[in-house]
Order: sequence, then C-alpha cells, then structure tokens
Amino acid sequence: MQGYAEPFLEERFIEGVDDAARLTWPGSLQAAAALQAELARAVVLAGNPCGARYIAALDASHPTRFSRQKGPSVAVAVLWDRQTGGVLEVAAAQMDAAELFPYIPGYLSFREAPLYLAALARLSRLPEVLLVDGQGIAHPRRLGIAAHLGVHLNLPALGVAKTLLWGRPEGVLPLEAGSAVRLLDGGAQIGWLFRSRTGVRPLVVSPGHRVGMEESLALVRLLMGKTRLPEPLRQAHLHAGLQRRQANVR
DNA sequence: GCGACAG
DNA sequence: ATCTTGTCGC
Repeated sequence: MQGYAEPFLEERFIEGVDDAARLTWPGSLQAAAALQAELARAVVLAGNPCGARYIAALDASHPTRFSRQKGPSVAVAVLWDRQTGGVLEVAAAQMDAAELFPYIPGYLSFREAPLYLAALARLSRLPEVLLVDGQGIAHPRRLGIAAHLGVHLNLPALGVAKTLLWGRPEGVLPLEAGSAVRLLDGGAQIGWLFRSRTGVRPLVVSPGHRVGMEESLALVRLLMGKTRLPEPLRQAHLHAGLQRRQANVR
C-alpha cells in the first residue's frame, strides 16, 4: 500500500520533516528512532477532550503465522457517539499481511498506522479524538502509535494499551476498580496504570497529542463500560476480528 | 551477555 | 496479534 487516502483529515506541517515521510519506514531502525524522536518534539501534552462528542477508536486484527487463516490484516475505526453512548459507524481497511512492516516493539506505528489512516479516511465525519489500542507517550522515545497518529493528523489522541511497553509504576496499584498510579520514566510522568475493573490486569493509559496527562485518564474513565477495555475500543476490537474473518471467506 | 519487549 | 470450550470466581 503506497499513499493513503485522507480526504477530510487535517494535516499539520512539522518543521524539518517531510509530510509524507512521517509514517513511512525510513530505512533503518536507527533512522526510524530518529524520526520518532523528532516527531515527539511536536507532541502537545495539554488539552481536555472530555467534552468531545465524536471519538474514533482504532484497533487491528492480524492473521497468525501458524494459522490456516492466511488472509489480510484488518484495521477498524469505530466512530463512537458519546451523546448516545453507541457506535455510529464502523469503517475498515485491509492489507495483505505480507505487505505490512513487521511488528517490532517500539515501532508499531510503522506497521499499523497506514491501516488506521485508511480506515479513518472512510469515516463520514472527522472525529474529535482518537482512542488508539497502544501507547501514547509511554514509549522509549515518547512516540507510541497514538502520539504518532495524533501528531501526523494534528488531532487529539490518547493511547490505551493492554500491557506495558515502557516506564515504571509509581508504587503498587490497588486492586479496586478505578484505581490508578502514575507511570514514570526517570522523573517524568509518561502515563498511568489504570485498574479499570476489580481484579483485572491494569491498562496503560497515556496521552498521545493535544491531551493533558490528567485529562487522558479522565476521558478513559468516562468511556468505561462493564468490561476491562473502554467500550469504544472493545467494539473496535470486536469488529476488527469479525471483519478479518469475513475477509477470509471472500 | 542479560533482560525487556505496545500489537 | 492469534489458536479456542468450558469453567472458575466476583
């Protein structure tokens, strides 16, 4: 897949970085790390998305190597309406898994962001916030996939990951639902460990772009339903799996 | 060399 | 990420 359609998506030029190159594999891990560090300088860690009505939740589903299913990878953008508390639209995009960049911890956006951009472009309206399955700034170079997408599209974005990639929790996280502890890297806070339900493994919440640290956690709290994941992301996960299996049959 | 390692 | 039914626990 070369060049992704993005009709209504805003763009913001990042000084010193070619627009189209922001999400393109620059050729080496070293160059990719440098690009991440460069884009991380553009991250804005302030903003309150709690009043937003339209949220896009992003998740992807991939075929397994040792599976009979050899079909495409599928990404889904679920447009969530906070006014009604339900799904407005489900937009999907697919690519042959072999054409995707491989998964390398720390470089997930080079694999999945192109799919997400294609899915987002198929939504009928521009979301006010992106809720991404993965890290925001809780990343070795402060540019997880949520931050990368946020900066690229100049949209408020935040990450909700199911496991930790980077950072050290500040103390022990209580078992009670709703509890949270700061996630630190050196002296700086890079996110939260958030116990969304009693007894479940904590989520890693971190701002991606144009969202404050406290506000990122506040929004996730507002989006919680009855399960471990915030409801929009749970829906995105569900639909990504369903649509991938659908694509296999065809 | 050893441990860590989003999806 | 994915392969998978029932089963244990709040």
